[in-house]
Amino acid sequence: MTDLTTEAPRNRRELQKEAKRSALIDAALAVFSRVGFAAAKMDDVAEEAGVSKGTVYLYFDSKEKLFEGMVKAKMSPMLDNVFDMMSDTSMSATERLKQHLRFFYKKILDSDRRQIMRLIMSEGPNFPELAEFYHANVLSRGQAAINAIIKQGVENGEFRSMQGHGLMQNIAAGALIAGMWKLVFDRFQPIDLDAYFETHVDLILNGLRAATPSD
Amino acid sequence: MTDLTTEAPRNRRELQKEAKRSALIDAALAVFSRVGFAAAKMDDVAEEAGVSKGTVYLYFDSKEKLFEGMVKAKMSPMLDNVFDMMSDTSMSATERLKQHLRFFYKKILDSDRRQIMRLIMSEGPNFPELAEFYHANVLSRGQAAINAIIKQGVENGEFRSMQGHGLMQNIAAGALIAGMWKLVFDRFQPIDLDAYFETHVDLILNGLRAATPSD
DNA sequence: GCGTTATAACTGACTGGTCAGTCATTTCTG
DNA sequence: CAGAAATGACTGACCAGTCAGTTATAACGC
Repeated sequence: MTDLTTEAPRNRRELQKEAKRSALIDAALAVFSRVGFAAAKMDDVAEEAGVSKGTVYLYFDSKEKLFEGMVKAKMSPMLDNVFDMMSDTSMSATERLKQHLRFFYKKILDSDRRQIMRLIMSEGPNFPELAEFYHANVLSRGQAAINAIIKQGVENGEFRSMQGHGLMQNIAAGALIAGMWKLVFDRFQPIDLDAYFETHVDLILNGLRAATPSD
Repeated sequence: MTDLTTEAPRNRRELQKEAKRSALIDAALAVFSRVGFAAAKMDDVAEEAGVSKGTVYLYFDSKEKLFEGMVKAKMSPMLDNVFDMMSDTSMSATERLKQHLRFFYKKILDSDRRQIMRLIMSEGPNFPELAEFYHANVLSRGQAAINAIIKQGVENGEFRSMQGHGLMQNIAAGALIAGMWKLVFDRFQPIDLDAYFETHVDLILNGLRAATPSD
């Protein structure tokens, strides 16, 4: 029962190392979310993770690398899920789109992952490599998924045909803005994500729907 | 013709002072846009404005005050315009909404003002006073304007009745995301604001439209 | 098991560079 | 020439990144 599997960490050391890396990533997200990249102090990240500053540099070469590593680590678990949902064509396009959006609200907006969204917007221009990663791995995939659903919907007759430039952005926009709002303006005018979600889906689906006199 | 009017600057000194203040504000916008608040250097703002650092402090007490002053100065000219457009009820609600959105695309998204939008999102949580100002002066007004249009449209029979929570955010979302996209992802996947605008308006108006069998 | 040694992981004081804000001096302008 | 405006060298605080020294864990010999 020793090293039949090469993937999993084997001894106490490796376990602790993995735990510490994950603690550092959580701490980094917390600190970067709180003050942004430039104002974040490595000392604070270290303290939040319960280690000394030197240790942070054993896991990440620099502040930039920590930031990039954190974003990638926090996003990776999402990526597979999206793929799974793309292929199921047994549902109606309407239902699929709704499910996609619901997934987005639950998994991203209603968790600390929405902070990452904001960080990408804030720091993206200064981290081209990260913006590209995000575009290639998150946005392109979302785009592909939504396009596939739209295509099915148009063929079905559920949706009218729109060859619109930026259709995906327009469909997802409401969700992104909800996340932003929660982070920036919620204290002045709170929004209820569930109710907001209903409005969003209602508006978008009606906007896409083919004219049906009987409805 | 000396001091009949108290508003306008009178002599060379006052004119220069005003010009310098405005140059500083432009410089501040440029530098903050480029690197964000924390990483911006007062020396760079001074250089960009063609003055020495000491001069910056003759006009603004601190970096924070410069930032806040810049945002307010850049936003103020917008605010009156919005009010003007609210009251004209001679057009159809559809037309009014379209015009409102067009105004937004032209005046905000397609100018350096979209940088301010991004700065509010990035720095808002660290500048509560500014977020509140923006909410009270920009968002609340936009919300009032859109609600008024929706109301007219529903009474007209142009729009179906939606009592949706977050309707305004959902209607404006597409435009905000377009601005963000241009700033962050345009180099990887450019968007054409005009074509995007068409999609946005099409989707939203159709989403709001009351069911009309004859259309 | 138990002591010994090797090595991996961790620490935190320190360094070098950076930058917001100041102020004594100089340069404009009425 | 008086006083307002502008300058830029300077200061003190701050912080990313380093590294000599310490501690924890594994490996080995018995």
